[in-house]
Amino acid sequence: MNILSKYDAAKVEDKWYKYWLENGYFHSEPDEREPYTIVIPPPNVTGVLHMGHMLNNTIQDVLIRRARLKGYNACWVPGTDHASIATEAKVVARLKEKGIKKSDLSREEFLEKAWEWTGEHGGIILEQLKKLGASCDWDRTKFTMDDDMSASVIKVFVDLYNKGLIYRGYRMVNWDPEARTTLSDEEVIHEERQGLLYYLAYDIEGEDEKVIIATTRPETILGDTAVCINPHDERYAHLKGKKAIVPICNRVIPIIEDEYVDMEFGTGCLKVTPAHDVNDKNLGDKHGLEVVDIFNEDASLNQHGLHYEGKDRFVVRKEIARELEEKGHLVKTETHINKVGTSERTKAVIEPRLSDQWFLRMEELAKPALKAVLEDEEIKLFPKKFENTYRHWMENIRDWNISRQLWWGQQVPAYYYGDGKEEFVVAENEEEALQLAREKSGKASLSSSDITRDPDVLDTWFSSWLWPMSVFGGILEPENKEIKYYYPTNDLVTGPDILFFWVARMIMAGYEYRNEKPFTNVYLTGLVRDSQRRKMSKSLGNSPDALKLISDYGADGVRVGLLLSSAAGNDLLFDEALCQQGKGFANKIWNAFRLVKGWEISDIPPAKVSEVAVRWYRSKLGQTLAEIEDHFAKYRISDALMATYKLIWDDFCSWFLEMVKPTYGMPISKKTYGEIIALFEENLKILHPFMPFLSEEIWQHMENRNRDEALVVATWPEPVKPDGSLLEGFSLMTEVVSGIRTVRKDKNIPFKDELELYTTGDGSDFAGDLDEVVKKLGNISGIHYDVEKVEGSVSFRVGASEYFIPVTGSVDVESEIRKLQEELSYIEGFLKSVRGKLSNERFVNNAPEKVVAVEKQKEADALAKIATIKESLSNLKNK
RNA sequence: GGGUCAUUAACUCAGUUGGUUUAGAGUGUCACCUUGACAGGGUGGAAGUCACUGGUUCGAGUCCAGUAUGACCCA
Repeated sequence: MNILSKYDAAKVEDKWYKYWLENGYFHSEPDEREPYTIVIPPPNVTGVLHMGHMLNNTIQDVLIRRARLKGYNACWVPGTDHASIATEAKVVARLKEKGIKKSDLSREEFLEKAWEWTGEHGGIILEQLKKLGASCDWDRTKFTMDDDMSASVIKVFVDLYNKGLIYRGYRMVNWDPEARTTLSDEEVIHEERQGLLYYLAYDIEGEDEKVIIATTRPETILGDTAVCINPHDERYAHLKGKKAIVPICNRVIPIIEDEYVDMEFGTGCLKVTPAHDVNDKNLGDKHGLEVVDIFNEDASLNQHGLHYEGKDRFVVRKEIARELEEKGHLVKTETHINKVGTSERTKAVIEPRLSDQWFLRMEELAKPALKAVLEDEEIKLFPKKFENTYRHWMENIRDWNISRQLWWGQQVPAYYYGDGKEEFVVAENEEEALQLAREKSGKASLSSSDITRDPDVLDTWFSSWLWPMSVFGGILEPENKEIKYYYPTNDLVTGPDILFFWVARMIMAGYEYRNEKPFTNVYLTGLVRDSQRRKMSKSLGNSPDALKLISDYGADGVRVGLLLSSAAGNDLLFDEALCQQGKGFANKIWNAFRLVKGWEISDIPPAKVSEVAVRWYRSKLGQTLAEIEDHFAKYRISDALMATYKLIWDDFCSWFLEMVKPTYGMPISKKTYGEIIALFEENLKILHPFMPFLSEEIWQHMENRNRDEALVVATWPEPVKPDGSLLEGFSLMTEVVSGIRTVRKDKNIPFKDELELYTTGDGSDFAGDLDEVVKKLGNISGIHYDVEKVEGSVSFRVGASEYFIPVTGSVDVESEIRKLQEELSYIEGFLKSVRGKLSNERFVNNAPEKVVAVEKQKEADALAKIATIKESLSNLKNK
């Protein structure tokens, strides 16, 4: 067989993915095995794969593939969400290009366009996940706007309304003037912006005096309905009970007093605009102020804006500042940095706005969710540090604004039969609504034309908070066998940025609807940043093209690259060099396979070296497997990968294969060969979750396998109890081999020249046949034990023994002495620190016996070592 | 403004209830190697006042307090 010396990922990846799909390895049905379930955090249906998705889904795939190998009934449910605002914004933009305004279309026509868009772009991201190797059960793919998913949402809305948890309220909400919808608090991003602080003079009614207020938003003065001072502020005491006059519109407004006013900020005198600021709204409610809303829904000014009517708020800010200056009301301006709320989706500056919205009461829902994470630990967050953030949010939770002034999404199932505030009903469909409306209104004559459905849709998160249940039909049919089998799911992998948006709400929904947690472990990944620590974003253009990375480094290479430095919850500084490392690793393993595959097999007895090598590697594998198990249990995925990396590269390739490698041109024992292949197979199983394609490719090359024997459905290695003394002896042995290599290097002795090795040891440091390994890897012709010293040799120490290698020609006495002296001073320093402890009475009296014993042992070892070094030194100096 | 978390080698990070050689890994770096699986390789080296200042302790990278810097969350 001719195997290429370079591993070509592109050639094999599509082939194996297709094979896995054809054989349905990823599909899961309930059976008698224990389930292991993950639901994907649904990406935006029209989105494309970015680095965050790659990281996130690689981790999920690692977990699910490992579970599959461990014999669980592994089920990873994929899907997408409808991303209400983002998708609607894209559809609106696309219509605009064609010269069509949203308002020109009926709701039905618009939705048709939105579905068209979804059809064109939907699922692209899922295809990209396949390139990454994601082993999702594609037969279960879900979309939050699927009929059954929407029905679940509506059912839950009606249920929560009937329980009194959903209510309609006239509140200050975050208004996105670009998308013309409200946003939840979590969708508002606060950014620091440089702005101006305007100092404005308001006349006092009936006085010559003026009062100066400071504001960042001069355009809102037209909505002012009071001026507020702090009752303890003596500077303004004389203004109490008087009235001020708003410039330009000349509205006469009261001067009120409230301790809310910060005397230090600005002039200590505040203008109050209840329609456009949440704090001002509170003040307004408290003091019974008038509310004057000056904005249209696109944040242009309405009739209260007088001659500014129809102009945008930011245009008006400039123009009104000029007018105020001309009229002598602008005292001065100062530069000022303030936090501005912006829309996560459209980036537009948020306008606080009063309107009728639907809200979900959170207080009761939050209680079991708080308890599950912080008290009962039924749900664990990895890393744990996020529990503080979780607690803070859950304890200060506010009602959730769930309505959006959009069309793309589930329409609020509320029906109005009159203009009164309470003249509506909530029902799953129109017939029921009509029935309820007749009852509630007492008008039996009401017909379907008398009721109107609320035009708003529900927040996308109001769909996705049900995700772990609704994907299994758990809302519509709570007793179906799928939900009973797969729920609660095992792990959830997501970013900390949606801990509240999504994770916390899923927990609430889980307890509300199943009285059970939705998942046990939540793994929070870090954000992917570039090497300068900037977030990856489209606008910066610093996000690499995911598919190009896969084609450059192979999916396996990219997976390894992403995982190598992504400890849970720590941001990942993405560097393509890491993918290169992954690709290099793939190539290394590939070549290890080429080596083994190239050997001629013969029915000869195994070499002694090979026998000890096999015994050692079995132990090493057992030891490393336990470490890997521990890392996975703690969700330390990158550590688990690094342990695997070192096992294969260092232990398997650098040590094991070098030990068993037959002399050039010679055959290998059939028995040994079989053992090597078996161990190689164990490596591949451990490797498979991280590098599924490469591992399957080699696995299938090893022998002809039938469908049931694919690596993807193989069995995870049995834990082997490691032989501790063998591992310990081996580790001493490697130091000896290293010592020999160093001597060769220092003395320029080529590897092909055989050397003799002498030692003061008696050969008990590494028992068994490890001395055979020293001979092979050091090219040593013979080892001589129990010698005292050897003239004309170079020496090194391992443990308590000294080793000598006679060298022809002159030994550089000076440099030998220098080296020994360096070694000596290190050990003497060490001894000093140990003795420092031992001579401290309080240490000896207070420290545990065990610790003291260890220190005494250290002292003894150091003393023995010092003695041998000193002896060597005196030998050298006597020359 | 309030809160949370971080700060260990040039870079990215471990360091698991305070004691296991005067701190480890990967990458990078330096020197050498035209080796028969792999130069995407091999061998060997150098590199750290564990942010700073105090404190607790027989003993602190690890615990406590403060300072500085940074990140994130909330208002």
